Amino acid sequence: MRTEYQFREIEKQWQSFWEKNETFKSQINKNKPKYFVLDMFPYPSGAGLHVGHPLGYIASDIISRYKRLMGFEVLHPMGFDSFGLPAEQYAIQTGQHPAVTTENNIAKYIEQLKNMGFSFDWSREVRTSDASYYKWTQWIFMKLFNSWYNQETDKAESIDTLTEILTKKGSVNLRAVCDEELPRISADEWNSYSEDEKYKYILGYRLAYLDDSVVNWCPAMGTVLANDEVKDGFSERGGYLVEQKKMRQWSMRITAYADRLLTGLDEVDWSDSIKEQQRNWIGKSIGAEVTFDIENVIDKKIKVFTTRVDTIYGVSFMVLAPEHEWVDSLTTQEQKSAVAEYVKWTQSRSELDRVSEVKQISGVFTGTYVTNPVNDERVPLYLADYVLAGYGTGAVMGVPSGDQRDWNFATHFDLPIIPILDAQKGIEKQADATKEGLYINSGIINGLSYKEATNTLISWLEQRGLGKGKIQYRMRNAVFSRQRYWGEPVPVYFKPTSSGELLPYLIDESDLPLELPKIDKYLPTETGEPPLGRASMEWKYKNQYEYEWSTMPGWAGSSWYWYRYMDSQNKDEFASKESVDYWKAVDLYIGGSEHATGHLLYSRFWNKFLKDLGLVHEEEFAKKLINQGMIQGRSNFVYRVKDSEKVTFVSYGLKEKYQIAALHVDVNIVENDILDVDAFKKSRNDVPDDAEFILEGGKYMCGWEVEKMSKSKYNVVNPDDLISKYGADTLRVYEMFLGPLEQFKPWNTNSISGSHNFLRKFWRLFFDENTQAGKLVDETASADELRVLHTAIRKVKDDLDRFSFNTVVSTLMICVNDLGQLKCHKKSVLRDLLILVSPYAPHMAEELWVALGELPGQISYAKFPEFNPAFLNEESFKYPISFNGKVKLTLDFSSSASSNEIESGVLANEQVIKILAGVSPSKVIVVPKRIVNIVLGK
RNA sequence: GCUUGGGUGGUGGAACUGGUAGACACGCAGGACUUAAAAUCCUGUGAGCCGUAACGCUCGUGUGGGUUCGAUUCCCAUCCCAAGUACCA
Repeated sequence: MRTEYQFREIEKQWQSFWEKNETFKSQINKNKPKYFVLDMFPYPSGAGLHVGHPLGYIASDIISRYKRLMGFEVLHPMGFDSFGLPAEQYAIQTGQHPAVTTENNIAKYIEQLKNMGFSFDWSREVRTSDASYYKWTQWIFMKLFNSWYNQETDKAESIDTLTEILTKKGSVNLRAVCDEELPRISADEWNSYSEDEKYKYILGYRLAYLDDSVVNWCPAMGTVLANDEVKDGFSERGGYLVEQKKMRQWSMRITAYADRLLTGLDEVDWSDSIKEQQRNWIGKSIGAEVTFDIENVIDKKIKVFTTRVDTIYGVSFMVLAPEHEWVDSLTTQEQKSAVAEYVKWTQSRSELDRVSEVKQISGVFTGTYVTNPVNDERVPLYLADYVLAGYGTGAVMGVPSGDQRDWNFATHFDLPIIPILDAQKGIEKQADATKEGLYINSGIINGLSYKEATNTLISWLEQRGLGKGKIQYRMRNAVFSRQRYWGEPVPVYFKPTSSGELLPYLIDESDLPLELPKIDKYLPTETGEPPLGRASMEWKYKNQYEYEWSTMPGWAGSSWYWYRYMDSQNKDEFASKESVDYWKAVDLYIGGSEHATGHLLYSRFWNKFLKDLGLVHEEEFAKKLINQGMIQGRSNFVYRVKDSEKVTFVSYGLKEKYQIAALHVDVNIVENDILDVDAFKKSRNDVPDDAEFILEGGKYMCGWEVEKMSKSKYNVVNPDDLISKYGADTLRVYEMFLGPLEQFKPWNTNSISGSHNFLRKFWRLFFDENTQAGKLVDETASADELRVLHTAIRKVKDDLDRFSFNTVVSTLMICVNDLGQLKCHKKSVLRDLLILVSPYAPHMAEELWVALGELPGQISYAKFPEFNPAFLNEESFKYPISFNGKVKLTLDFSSSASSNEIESGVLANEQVIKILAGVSPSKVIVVPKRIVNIVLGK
């Protein structure tokens, strides 16, 4: 047993103890309630972990350990989201197989994670790039391919139920989510179809489907990207230009779940900001679709979507997106050249121009008129790039009096601005989007209010087949193909129909997993096909059919991984029924907020799908989500004096007197903003030995600034360095002590000594630091000691229950300080306190646990001490006595004293009488166990 | 522009349903121990004022109002910072 706090040996020893004894292995235990604590698993990058990464893991580990102490069977696993771009790019450069890079990086991650003393059940580790894992990702894909969304039952169903319906009733009245251009057919038509025709028709209903869609194509990376991977027209990773391109791609019909994804947000305990981001992403708009006739055109009608159908009498123009497919056919002869020029101009503008350009009004008249269905007014048809082809119908009705963009457009092109509500004001200066007042100039809705008008119009339009109420979503179906190598192969092959058309078929389930083939290079083929095309000579299904060459996107493997943790070794199922029945879903999920509209949305989608299939229990996969705030870098600077003969640096506080240039300096040679001058000289070639340093108070003080943590700013702090200097326990305590978990904060190593001192102080309650003698005694605890202990027990429990990790540390510090004051070395007190400390400093806790004479390793499953209010000594309360809200003194009163007793007691007090100086108070307010306020005057 | 957070000492932060603002920690200053240093321990530390001192007074949670016996907390307005998002009809 150690009597000195040699943290490195202690930590190493217990880490291997835990590993050897599988201390944190969890299993289905029906005698205990379960608790599933999940971290967002990392992508194992080559750079390893920096000090910001473990923040969330520390928090989740503390909760895991706390829940074990509370008697829960805790599932706390870790794994790796190991398919991804960096490994592939490295492969392109070096030829090394991404699997090798990935393997190496994972090994490094595991070592770093184990070094932190996390209580992961490593036997459940998953890696999305392992065939044994992605077999089930592919399996879920197959389920999606074999399912359609029945809006009648509001869930996904097997394709079999669809064929049954088609055979009996056709699709005329079918309420299903499907391709928009898919024709409605009768049962007779369906039954007259050939097998190939039937198969092809059904492709339009599958939840995983092939489609020619406009996608975000990134030429630099040679792949398509999902909407959430594109930011302002550039790829999120790499920052390459992204363009719109029509391509045949796999997609996921996530829009089928739009409404459930929206309503489900109400039942999860996630931050408002994440929920709001998802709501905006889904972008539900309730409105109406209205059909406009086109003058002199019979075979086409223009549909618009509007959220303000009530403003339809104010329409003075109509606008089509320049990319709209009818642009050519709807342009008159006279306008042909003007329109062509405008379309060309909009196309020529790169995404960059579109984004950076100040909003300016542009557009062109097509020469064509449409007819407003409510009043048969002739309305000119324009093109303008403020209308987006990808949203709604790609056409908009222009109501200048009620919409600012329409107003701008109308003013620019000198189109009429028709007032429609008597409450609209100043519409000659700007649009007024009010819904107040009564309608004017508005035919059948004149004199009605907003609500009445909307309903009246929609039913009027519906009766005449001119429109209908409609709900529009901003969210698009999710493109699921990536033209990359390092991802899950799509378990699909292509077989020609009798007419020679290639249709996609699933491979046989028994052929799963469909493993990644070996290829010579990780680049697209010479003909521009995805890298997997390089394997096409020998890589064929049943030696004859071409496989799908694109792979799945990064989010595929991460959209269901929490289920695999439940039963990670299972070869026959994605997870056994028994394990899903027991663990059900995630109780606490901790991770960054950057996944708000990516991973977190897709995961909810897949989870709902799996629930529809009856494979899982919960509609939402994570009840509680905490987003840990990003840890920013804190850079240090030195100030070089310009134009000095010798190389000279001036300390921060004196820099104003000189012409200086600020230079980043490695934060690892700076402590409390004091520069280690010798280390600085050594670390830089451009600083000669005789360089001069102008000091203040004998020290060189550095300046500082908050920036992103990055190598180029010399502000990266490696957890391994801190662990070797202070120990993992100190680092864990310190990261939690830094502030609220969810807050963004700069990393600052300055005050880590405080956390280290706290642990050492705690250690000294057990051992004398100088003599190494044990201090523990068996005496019974005093009332004071019990009061101190139980104050801490209550606060630690309360704070952990509301995930207030930083205040727990303060509480523990106060408790240790107080027990130190009381010179308490009593085993019974320290044993309870040790359990409170153990989630934060598990290694030290194990070591001291043994010192108490307990069994090694048992503290992880000890019982969290029970709070006993009797020890809190609440017979009396110190009342602050305030005068008009200003506290002047405190007085002790018995806890059982009534308000009246307290009031008379206060007024009889000498000091109070003195302060009152003869003035009688107008009122005395006594708040039991809080405060007394004496009101003067008024 | 919109959405969601946030603004408290020299610094990180605390104050849970309105009830002693600044817990805890860093830093700083002073002291004890020591030949010395480290370590440890003790004291002080929001700003200003009065005074020899004890004591006491005033101001103070971005800013300006309001509600209240009482506001960091609730309401209105306004400024600033961060994140997300946008010609979404």
